[in-house]
Amino acid sequence: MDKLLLKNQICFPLYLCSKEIIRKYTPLLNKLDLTYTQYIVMMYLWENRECNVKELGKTLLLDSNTLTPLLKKLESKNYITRNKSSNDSRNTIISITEKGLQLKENALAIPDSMIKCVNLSDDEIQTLYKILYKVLYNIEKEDN
Amino acid sequence: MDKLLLKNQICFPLYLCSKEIIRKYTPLLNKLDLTYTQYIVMMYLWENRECNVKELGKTLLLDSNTLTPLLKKLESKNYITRNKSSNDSRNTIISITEKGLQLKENALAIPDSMIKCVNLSDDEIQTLYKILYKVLYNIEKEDN
DNA sequence: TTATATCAAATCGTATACGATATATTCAAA
DNA sequence: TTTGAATATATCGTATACGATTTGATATAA
Repeated sequence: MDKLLLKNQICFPLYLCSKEIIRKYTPLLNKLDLTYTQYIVMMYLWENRECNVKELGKTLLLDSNTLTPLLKKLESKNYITRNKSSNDSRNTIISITEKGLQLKENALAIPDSMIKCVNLSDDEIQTLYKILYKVLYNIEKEDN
Repeated sequence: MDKLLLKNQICFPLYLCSKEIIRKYTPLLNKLDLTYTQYIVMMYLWENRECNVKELGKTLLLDSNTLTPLLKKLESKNYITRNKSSNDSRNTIISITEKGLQLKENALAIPDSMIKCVNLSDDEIQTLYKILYKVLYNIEKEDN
């Protein structure tokens, strides 16, 4: 058996699924003037209101090289503010604005829309969810 | 229940898994002077030897706007050639070179290395594989 | 035959994604 | 207390990723 066939890879359908689901998000997110990555940043802030770049990056597994330009864009849309912390001015405090909070109302229908699009049973979703988080756990703890 | 929490999204762990697995590939692929996307192009060509941009894009779900610059890079590494078809000069024929074919030998250990890193049981891998392809099927056939 | 539709690549602009490095600040040890 | 280590962002360069448009070639219909 040829292990180097595309159809024998597990990462390949993961890569495709991620890409294609994000593609499906795009028209919904366009209405909010958000990209997918900006959307998950906003989700974090709808829940946490305030954070620094490092905290955000730990959740999204992104570093400042990706986040800084993205956060500047969200700032220019007035969805967030960026301010140096007075306690430790190495930190940049990201805070959601009133406009950013209100945006959540316009996003309420998106999750159901995506679930419908993916079209899995509740069981399958739970199984997928469990396996994906297991992979994440395994990958992050690996030393090699 | 708040449907807009990151932990309730199914796309979010998919996005993270795809990113983090590709990150794990990187040091292995660096030895072959390939990026992940270049690697899956090479996998396609190890199997098919020759194709045009559209055929490749149909499998990888990528369009010429992504593939053309990427293929030019593979050409500059002498892993492939790009030539206009004589039958229909709209088509660009991508062919693997001898050097590109030989590269496969250096890639033989990668799949096992990645399986080990993901660290799932055979059952879990099969389940994940099946669900992911089901999602892909459902997404692509959706009209909305 | 000629205009027009269709098709395949390529090009362009914008937005991640990330390794490597730079900068500024704080910490900590001698 | 001062200097070097550690930390948090930011910057830079390269490589996707993709919507929109352009270019060039082929097919087709009047």
